[in-house]
Amino acid sequence: MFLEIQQATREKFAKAVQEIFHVEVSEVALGFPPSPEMGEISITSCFDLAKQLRQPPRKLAEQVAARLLPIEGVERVSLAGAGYINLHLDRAAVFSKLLRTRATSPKTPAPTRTGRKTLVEHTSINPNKAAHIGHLRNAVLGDTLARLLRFRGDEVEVQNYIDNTGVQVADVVVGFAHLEKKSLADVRKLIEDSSGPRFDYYCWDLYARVFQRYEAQPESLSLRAETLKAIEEGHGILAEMAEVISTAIARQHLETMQRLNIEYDLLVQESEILRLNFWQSAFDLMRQTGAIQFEESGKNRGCWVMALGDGARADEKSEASAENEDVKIIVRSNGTVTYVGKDIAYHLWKFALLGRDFQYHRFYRYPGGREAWRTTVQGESESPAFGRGREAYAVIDTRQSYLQDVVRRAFLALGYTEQAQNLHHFAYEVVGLSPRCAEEMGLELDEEDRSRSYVEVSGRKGQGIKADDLIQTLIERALEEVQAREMTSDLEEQQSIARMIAVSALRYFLLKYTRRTIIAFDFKDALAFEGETGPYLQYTVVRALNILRKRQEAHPDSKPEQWETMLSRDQAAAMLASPDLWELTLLAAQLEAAVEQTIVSEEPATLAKYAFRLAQAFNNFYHHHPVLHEPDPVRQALLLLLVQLASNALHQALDLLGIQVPSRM
RNA sequence: GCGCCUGUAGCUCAGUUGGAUAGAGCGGCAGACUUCGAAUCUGUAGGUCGGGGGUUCGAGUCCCUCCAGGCGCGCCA
Repeated sequence: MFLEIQQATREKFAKAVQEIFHVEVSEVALGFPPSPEMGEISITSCFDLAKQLRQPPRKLAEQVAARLLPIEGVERVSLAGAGYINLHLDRAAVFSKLLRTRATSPKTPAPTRTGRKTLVEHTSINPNKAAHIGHLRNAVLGDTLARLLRFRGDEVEVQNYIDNTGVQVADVVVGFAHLEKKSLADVRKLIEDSSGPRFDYYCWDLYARVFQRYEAQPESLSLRAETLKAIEEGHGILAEMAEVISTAIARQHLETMQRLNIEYDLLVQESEILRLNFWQSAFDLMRQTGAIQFEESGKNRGCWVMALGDGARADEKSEASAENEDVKIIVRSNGTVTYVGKDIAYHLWKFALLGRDFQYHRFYRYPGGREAWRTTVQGESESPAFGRGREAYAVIDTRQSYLQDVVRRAFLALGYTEQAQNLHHFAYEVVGLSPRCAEEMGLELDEEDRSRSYVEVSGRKGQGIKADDLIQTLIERALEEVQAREMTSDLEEQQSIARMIAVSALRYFLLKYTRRTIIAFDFKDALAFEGETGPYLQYTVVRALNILRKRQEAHPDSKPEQWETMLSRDQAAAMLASPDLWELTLLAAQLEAAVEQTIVSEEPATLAKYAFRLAQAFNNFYHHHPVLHEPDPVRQALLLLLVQLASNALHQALDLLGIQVPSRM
């Protein structure tokens, strides 16, 4: 609702300026006045126009403001300061429009923008050991992004890249085959034996032991090289072992993420990128267009390299700068392709620019009915049409910004300018441990470490917090809280509520920080259920729904549709003049605007903050207005409708954050 | 050496892309439960937005410089 008014305002402003001054306005800058009494939307573009037209901004604002209305939902305009135009909304109109547009129960609408398919790649964990908190941040960010795009109307496909032929898998194979002298059958048994330790946890420790061996006996690194070669070539017992291990662990990662309400459409495996010769097509393209060059001499002799210069023509460069030209090796002198080369091929495939395609088979089935598919060489005949995106987001931590930029530059060098613009590196910072937390986990810190705001974890040393351990701890803590409140004696229901609360606490914790903020993980913060947390948001919706439920119980024949008919426009307007009632209405109306803002800024924390502000406004309202005890039936009707609007908006926002609402808490 | 990021209240962080009086949570202090269940709410204290210079009607936000910290720059993935 609010978003529509903003859009209409932009259009009317641009039109008015065009008619009066014959000037095109490309971007109309909107903001928010300091308080609702001064209006709900402000236009600041007159300051920019003033420069262009050499006239005082206030004078321009007067002329434009006179021509702005009518705008649906806007009652009047006012001028403020040196040249602000403020719009005052028609509160009763906004309220009643909102009642018609906001469905009674939150649902994600079906895709409406046909031909606009958006790919979201996230999670992409090496399939060689259990997932940790850093992986959770990636997955939660990516999943939330996918939900937001879907809400906007995009057709969204979620991909999870599985590097099943890489060095990290090879290291675990080295562990099983050489350190533990295990056979393939032994490994299979370890995977299938549910009475033993979890397989991904077992590999977590084994991986650390392999690195101890590498350090103690550097000559053992040759085992890694041999194993990696065997896996890449795809035959022999070591390759088979790698396949069995990576498949088992990929499946466990899907289970872990499922606990956090995260699902995937497709697992793209590096093995298929190799077996189906994706690189050959990418290589041909890049060679033909001159995006890569063969180095005849110098330190990179025998390699195919890509120039990373700023695009300046060769004849403009001095000899010295040509000498030190920044290049990235794409194909090594031994003919093998580097990591980034494979990534370029994968990304070309995402946009259907490669001229090759995968085959697929079903891999994992979710309770809701969705299926995750996996790439293969010989697949099932009736698989969905994967890939072929118009836009693609890749959720990858910020340390890989350089390599993601190489991929983007490769697109530009190939002439795919539009696709390069539609390629989004959704970069986020890592998750470390707070020094206190690190010491609790048994890490030894020196004085310097203790003074840092966070400590980096090392998978090679087996350090870090495993995702499922954290989830389990959260569920236990939540269960204590649930039981302390004695809301139900049914243990199964208690556990179900505790799970929802735990997931909510975790997801909100990972989403409330902006992407560029390094999260220093600490149990105290992550286990918090009060203040700016997921459980606070859930509790707010539960409170709202309790009011509606109790009302229903006391008046079984009273329907929400009747509430609206009890209320005249003037009565609604009079009551919405009250600042707290209006603030809540306004926030509820801003859901779509908050989503749009979140997508444009690529910052999920924006939506998290919006949800929190909405919850705060509702709790404030809750405290000041005892809805069920309201004696005036007309006033009560408005309050009830407001409870419904606010809880729907908040429920919807929580849905986008991947947070469920329990029936009680 | 080159490139990117960060520095805002005691702590952890927001700050709507240059707008009006810099906000929130936690922690501190003082209050509100026989209530639509307090996982809540109200009030209060707390700021040289790292330092300096600049751009302009206007700077936490843009530019320059310095200081402090982080990350990246491999024929690893």
